[in-house]
Amino acid sequence: MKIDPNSTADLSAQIASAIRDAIVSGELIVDARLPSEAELADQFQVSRPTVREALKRLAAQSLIRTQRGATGGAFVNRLSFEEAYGQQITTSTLLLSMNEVSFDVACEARYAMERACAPLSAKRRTGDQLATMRAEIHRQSQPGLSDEAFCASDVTFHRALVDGAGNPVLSYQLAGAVEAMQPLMNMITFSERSRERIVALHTAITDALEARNPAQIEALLADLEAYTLKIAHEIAARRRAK
Amino acid sequence: MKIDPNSTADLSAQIASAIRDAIVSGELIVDARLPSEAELADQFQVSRPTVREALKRLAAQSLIRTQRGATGGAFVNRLSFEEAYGQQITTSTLLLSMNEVSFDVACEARYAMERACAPLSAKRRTGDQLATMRAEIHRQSQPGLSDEAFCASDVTFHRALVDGAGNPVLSYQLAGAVEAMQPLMNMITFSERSRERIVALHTAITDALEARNPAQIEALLADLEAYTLKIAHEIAARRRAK
DNA sequence: CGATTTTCATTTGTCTGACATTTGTGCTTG
DNA sequence: CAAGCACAAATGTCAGACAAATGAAAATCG
Repeated sequence: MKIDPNSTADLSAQIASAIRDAIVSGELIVDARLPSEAELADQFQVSRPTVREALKRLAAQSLIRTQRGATGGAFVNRLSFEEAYGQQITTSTLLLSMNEVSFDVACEARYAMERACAPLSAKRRTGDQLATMRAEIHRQSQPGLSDEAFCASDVTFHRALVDGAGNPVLSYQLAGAVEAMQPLMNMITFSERSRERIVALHTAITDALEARNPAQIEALLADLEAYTLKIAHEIAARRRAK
Repeated sequence: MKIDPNSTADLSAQIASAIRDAIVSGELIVDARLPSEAELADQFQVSRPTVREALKRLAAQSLIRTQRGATGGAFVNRLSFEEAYGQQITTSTLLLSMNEVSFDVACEARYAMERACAPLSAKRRTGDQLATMRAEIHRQSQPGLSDEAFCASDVTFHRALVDGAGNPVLSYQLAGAVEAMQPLMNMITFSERSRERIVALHTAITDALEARNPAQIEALLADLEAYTLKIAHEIAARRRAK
């Protein structure tokens, strides 16, 4: 691990990059202990605060974890699916909120990916996942439910559908789409949409999943997408009219 | 922005979290300038190195950028699709390499998502994208091409297919899948696969895309998936036999 | 007066040295 | 032998200082 003395970039960024490369390349394996901060400082010929800034950068990406005490130090972290989900959701949320992504584009991407799960979910869905979905549908039918709770239930429903595919990589990839976009969509459309209609579609989707009918699931998801789009366009049109 | 004095977590992590929340919630908007490090240190009642560690954590997630000099400081960064791609790829690569994800699972997820692009790509693909794909196919047909170059060309080919959907959100979501998993798959299967067969499938996919035939694209992607899986299983079986 | 140069204040980047806190280890002692 | 204690090592935090970059204001010159 070496850094380029001629680079103008921050030393802490260079050091972080060097260590990251060592991890990605496999030079540092999972649970390996990095040299102590003092040793790293000596090795890179910088001060300890600079090394610490580099380590914090890596910690922010869940690449390392630190432990205090005698046998402590910085260790290469096994990036869990849970941690990766979290980062994925944060990044996706910010990406959407900062880039004026049109509703149509976000909606299209989200449903395209969700439909990709349909064949797998139809094949592998468990009773647990069906039960979760039916429970959420029941909650969504309660008259007194707040908009926030309805939205949260909606997210849980769709995640159960995605998890039904039984593929953790796919679930990870979709976490960003469902958890980041669904609230965004709900925020825009919650005032106008018909809960009855959504509950009806959710019920039909669950039935199709129970019957292991992938084509039906895909068609119903397309219906849900079309309905969501229609509501959003109506709201946009009304806003323009004013 | 406040931190909990009773928390046992690192101060720099708490401060980073507080600022991150302010950004995500919209309290700090894009290009807004954060208080100077000295002011933040004063505000949170911590030292400047601690504040700096917090800021480096945020910088590692591309949430802020810093600038030196009189009018410098830390600014809320507009998270670009490019930056998000990069993070997505790093995270996906590590997730796959550290979690003993089976080849089958990764392969299934990757092709499921890519097939999700097929209908949109068939509708919107441009001449440029077709040209890119044909150029890559031509490169892949060169006899003297190294395995690394063939793999890189393969990635470019599939990215052009994905970008053909004309949906940046979808492209972003798939960046992790294609750029992280494709090299992994190539690394495993490159020794046994038939380049002729892959080139033939790529050609057929490009033809189907030119003809705007989504079902055909999906079927051919399924063929490619099946072929990749078959090779991987053969290699695994041979390894077991030894 | 206008253009150029100089100075200067502000801010981040880095260093030094120190102390606090945590935690495993091994020694001491009952 | 076991409980407790001192110690060492490592991270977490702090204070103060200087270096370097950079834009703005002031001074200078044609």
